[in-house]
Amino acid sequence: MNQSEKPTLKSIKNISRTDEVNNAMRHVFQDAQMGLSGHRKLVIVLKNVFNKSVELNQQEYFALYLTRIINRILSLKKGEQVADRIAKFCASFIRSIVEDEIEAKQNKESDEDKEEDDEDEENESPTTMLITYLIHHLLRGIEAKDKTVRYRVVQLLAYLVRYIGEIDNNTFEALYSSLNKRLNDKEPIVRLQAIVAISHFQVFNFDYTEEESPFEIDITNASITEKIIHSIRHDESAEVRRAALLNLKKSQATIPYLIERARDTNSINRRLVYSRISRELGPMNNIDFKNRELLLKWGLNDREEAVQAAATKMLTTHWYGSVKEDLFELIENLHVKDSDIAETAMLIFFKSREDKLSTIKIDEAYWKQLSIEKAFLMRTFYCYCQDHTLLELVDANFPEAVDLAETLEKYLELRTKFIASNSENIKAWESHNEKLEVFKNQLLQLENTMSRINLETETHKKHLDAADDNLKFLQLEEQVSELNRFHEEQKDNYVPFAEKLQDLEFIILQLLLIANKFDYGDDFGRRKMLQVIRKRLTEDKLPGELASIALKVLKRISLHEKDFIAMSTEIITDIRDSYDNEDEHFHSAVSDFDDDDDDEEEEDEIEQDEDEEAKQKKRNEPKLPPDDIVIQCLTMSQHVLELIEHPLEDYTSLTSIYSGLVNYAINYKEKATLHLLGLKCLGLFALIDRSTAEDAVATLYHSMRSSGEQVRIIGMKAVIDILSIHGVSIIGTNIFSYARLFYKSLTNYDMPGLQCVVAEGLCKLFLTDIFHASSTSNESEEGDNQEYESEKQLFEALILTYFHPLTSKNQELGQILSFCIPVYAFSHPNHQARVSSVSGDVIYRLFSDDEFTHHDHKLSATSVIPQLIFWCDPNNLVNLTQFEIKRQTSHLWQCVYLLQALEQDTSKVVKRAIISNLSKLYLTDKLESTVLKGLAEALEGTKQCFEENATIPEYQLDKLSHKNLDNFIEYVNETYAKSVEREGEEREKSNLLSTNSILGELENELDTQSQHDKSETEENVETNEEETTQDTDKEINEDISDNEESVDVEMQDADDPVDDLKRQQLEENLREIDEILDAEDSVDYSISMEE
Amino acid sequence: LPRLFEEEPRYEKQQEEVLDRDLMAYFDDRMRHNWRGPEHWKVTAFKRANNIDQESKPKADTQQTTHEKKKHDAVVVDFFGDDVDEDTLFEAPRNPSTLVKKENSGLNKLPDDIRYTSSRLITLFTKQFTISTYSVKPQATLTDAQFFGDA
DNA sequence: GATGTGTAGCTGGAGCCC
DNA sequence: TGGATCCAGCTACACATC
Repeated sequence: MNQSEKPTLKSIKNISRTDEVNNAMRHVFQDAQMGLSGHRKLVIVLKNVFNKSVELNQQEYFALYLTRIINRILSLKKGEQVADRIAKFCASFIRSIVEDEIEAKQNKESDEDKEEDDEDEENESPTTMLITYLIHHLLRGIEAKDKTVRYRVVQLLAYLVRYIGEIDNNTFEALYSSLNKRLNDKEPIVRLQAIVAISHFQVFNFDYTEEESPFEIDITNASITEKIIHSIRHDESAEVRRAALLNLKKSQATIPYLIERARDTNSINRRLVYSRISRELGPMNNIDFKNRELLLKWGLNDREEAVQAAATKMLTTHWYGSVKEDLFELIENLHVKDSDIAETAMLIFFKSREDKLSTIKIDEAYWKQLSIEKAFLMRTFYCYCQDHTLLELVDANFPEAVDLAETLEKYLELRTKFIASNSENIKAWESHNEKLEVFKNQLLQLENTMSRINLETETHKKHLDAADDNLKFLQLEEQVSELNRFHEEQKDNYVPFAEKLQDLEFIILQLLLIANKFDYGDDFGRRKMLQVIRKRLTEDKLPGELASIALKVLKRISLHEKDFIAMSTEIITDIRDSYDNEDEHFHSAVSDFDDDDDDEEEEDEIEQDEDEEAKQKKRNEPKLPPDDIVIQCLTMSQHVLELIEHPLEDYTSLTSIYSGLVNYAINYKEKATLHLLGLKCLGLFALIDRSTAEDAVATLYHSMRSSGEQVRIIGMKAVIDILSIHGVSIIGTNIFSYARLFYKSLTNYDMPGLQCVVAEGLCKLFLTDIFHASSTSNESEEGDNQEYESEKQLFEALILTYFHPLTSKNQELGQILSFCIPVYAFSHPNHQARVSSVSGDVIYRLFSDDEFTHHDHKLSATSVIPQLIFWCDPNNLVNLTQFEIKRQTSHLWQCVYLLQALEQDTSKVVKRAIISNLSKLYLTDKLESTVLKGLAEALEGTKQCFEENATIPEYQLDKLSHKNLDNFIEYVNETYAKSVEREGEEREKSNLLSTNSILGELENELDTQSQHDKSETEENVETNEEETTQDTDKEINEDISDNEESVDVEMQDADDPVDDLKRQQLEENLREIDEILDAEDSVDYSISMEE
Repeated sequence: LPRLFEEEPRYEKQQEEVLDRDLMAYFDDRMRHNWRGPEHWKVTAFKRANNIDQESKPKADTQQTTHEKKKHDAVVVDFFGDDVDEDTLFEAPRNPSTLVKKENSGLNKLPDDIRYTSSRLITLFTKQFTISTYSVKPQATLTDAQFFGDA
């Protein structure tokens, strides 16, 4: 046989020398690399060669040649088809000889039954010898320098480990520990193959509880699973985690880790959980409720449509199928009473299985005997039909209004009776609840005290010993465990009762939700419903959620808002009156508080007299109504106020009751529920009445300053809502104090919840132009400017908070700002201009101010700058035509501010990042040539600045940055030239011949104008009233952040509509650019340019 | 949607809604990604904003050449050639620790998603009530390109 | 000077759908 | 099978570190 002859089964028979074996093998592999289709035949050929070598007792040569052949593919990179085919071919070959051996053994065993047993058990078979040889060979390369070699080695091992049943323990141990090490390989492709290889060991049995382990290292099934679980969770490569996800054994023990991947950062992995893993896990009942709930919550809400679709399919096809398409069983498994996602799941089910809608039948028998599942199906089905105007289905399935009202009444009555017959349990619950209240009170007081201590420490720089309070916290912890014991202790009595009560209330809730969407075509039904709701709201002491929905129903069926208010007032009065007989004081107490109103109004100064407060409390003490009644009334009031849409006019009944209750509650700072409810109602009340609002903001301001996070959150929400409704004028001249409060709250990383509220709130105020609506206010010029400065600093603080290193610890805050900032920027050119105006300061401070730079995990300039640029990109603006977009100046102005940051003492990294991002600025030849010229000149100035400072390392640019800067300058120059040309053409076309003379006049005028007002975009032309000088700016420029004075390089937006002073505007702009850049050396930057 | 064809922006009086329905849907869609905060922000629709290297490349041509290249590049191993030197192939790195990745303690999980929406942005905190805008300015609407393009 | 790290822009592969 | 999409790896370069 020579090299050119391919081996045939016949020719193999004639092989007698090892070089012939070698030659035959080379031929086989030469062919095997070409494609998978010939592998079956080639395996047979190779097997024959192998058997021949065994026959010649030269099997070790066969093994040697095989390893030499394999060596040739070990350096072929991932994705190289040839290598993959050879690896697969090797696997097929090994599998084939292993199978042959097993078969031979079985035949032998059956023969042995007849004859005596042989002795060759001890001897290694040729197959095992080959596999062992191969493994040892490959293990030599498992720690090779070349990552491709390691990859191919582990890949081959991953194929081989499926057939290694017979190898000796030492070899296995070496293999196992080597593969284990590769789980931590630097290269993801190696780790991935290691996972695949190790996964095969899961099917082996390493149970050595009875006998001694033959291995010196720890090899158990548990340790193998543990390693895969470690990779599924901690490996940073998505593909490695994917391999672990797909290969981890599916069992009850591993389910939590599989489910956890439904939140993997990689969307393919998330999708796989729903499309493949969930199927492998079998019927939905194999997964416990908690994990099912997580799967649905994550999947149905996923940001990626593909993941959502896979989750929907899992629910509507796989899970639905696993309960034999029984909708009630599906709902039962959703545990609707305790589920947060069941409703969404149901609505998605209806939407994607519209074919099943017609099979839902709700008849009289159905809704007369409701279970929680039936009630839930009925309600969600009703809502779905209503929302999708499937009126035929509504008509076919749902009762008349009067029947609905009667059913509702029936269940409400059932609830009342059930409670009445379980008075012991109710008592137990009430006493538990009282303890809970006491606990809440202590917690709130402690929180407030701590906050006050912090405030005092900060303001007076005193160090106060907080040890006492820490002790109190410890005591509270003990109470928590005591409170938690309640459910344990009441396992037999209260818990079953509570569950049954919850079931009933859940059914009632569903009925109320239907009633809230119901079409009350017939007046008889409407009146019946009205009667039921009014009666039950008054008499039944409904829990919060039921009361809230019931009031919504009441509003829906009332004639108009006034009617609704009258009815709810009456209900609340009745609740109060029902206790009049028991406690005469209550009524008079409320009257008293009415009288106190005047005192209250006088008290809106910053310093509240503590003694006076205490005295007042004392005065009220003996007339105390039971707290639970006041709380019930207040809760109802809160829900009513939440539903009122129109400003309060002459609803005096409302005023007398609510202001009494509210003031009463607010004064009880030591009673948590009461106090917090009072504050909420105060805020809500202020929304419908301006004069209440004026007092309320002051009260809320004081409460916030002296309290902990709970109170501050409620107060902040209320204040921001009040500003949203009544405008900034509601806080009068006090804007600075409030701005300071907002700023302090926004930057208080010890109160993450409060940060979120204030960040969101400020975004609302900016978006709606409630902040920065200064041009329409009637304040004095100075007041205007202070307002303007405060708002500007707040705005900059918002942007800085988004980028702040600590914000990564407050996920919610990051998410809120991720949404709100771009929406703000893209919603109006003025907004975009505002963002561009703070860009320079933001960059400077983020990368030079110690406040931001001393943290770990801070953002790089290369990630911050593109975001700022993206926010200011005119292409992202809504509301504009293409032509208008091309004429937007936001990027041009941003460019000026970026150049400014470039020329400052920023680091080299920052400078490079700025330069490399200049190409992303959207500057077109539709911009006025004058501004483009200004920019071109500014760029020349920048270039010059770099030349002048060439000796300073920070200003020594690398080649690429030089090129980028030059390219950008060239681009701006070209754009300028095109713009000049375009304007020339336009002038020719235009018959407005007087343009030049107007310009001339304006130029003269410009010289006499004051030097510091700036304006933005063609739409906004500054008026003379808004002019301010630099000096005035500085005088009134107090800094809300306690930092040094802020730099005043700022464009000022004006909201006046377009007029024909465009030319003036442009001249202004041009001058601005010069000024800003000239000013760099002389202006005293607030953002302290520490040397 | 007649609004799309109006040339002039509409100037609204005080107390108008901040964002209309279409716009809310548009923003909710656009903000679908980039919800995780600054460290995970990525440019998406940036290409359109980049006006400098806007010369459209002859795509078909380059595609064909890469396609051909791919086909021609197919490696064939010569199993009859000289044997590979095993010492070179299996050469160990000078510093074995370079093969080991640094331990990662993170869980590679997305944070809880608060699913912020534009409707929340224009609603009061304490009750279901839409905030109105205070300024006199054109009400925000979609541009034609946004509507027909990525919207 | 060798080596490792970080960045930008490009490209090709993986997983999916039709 | 092809198309669209996303992601990760590759390359080139600058710079830090040993």
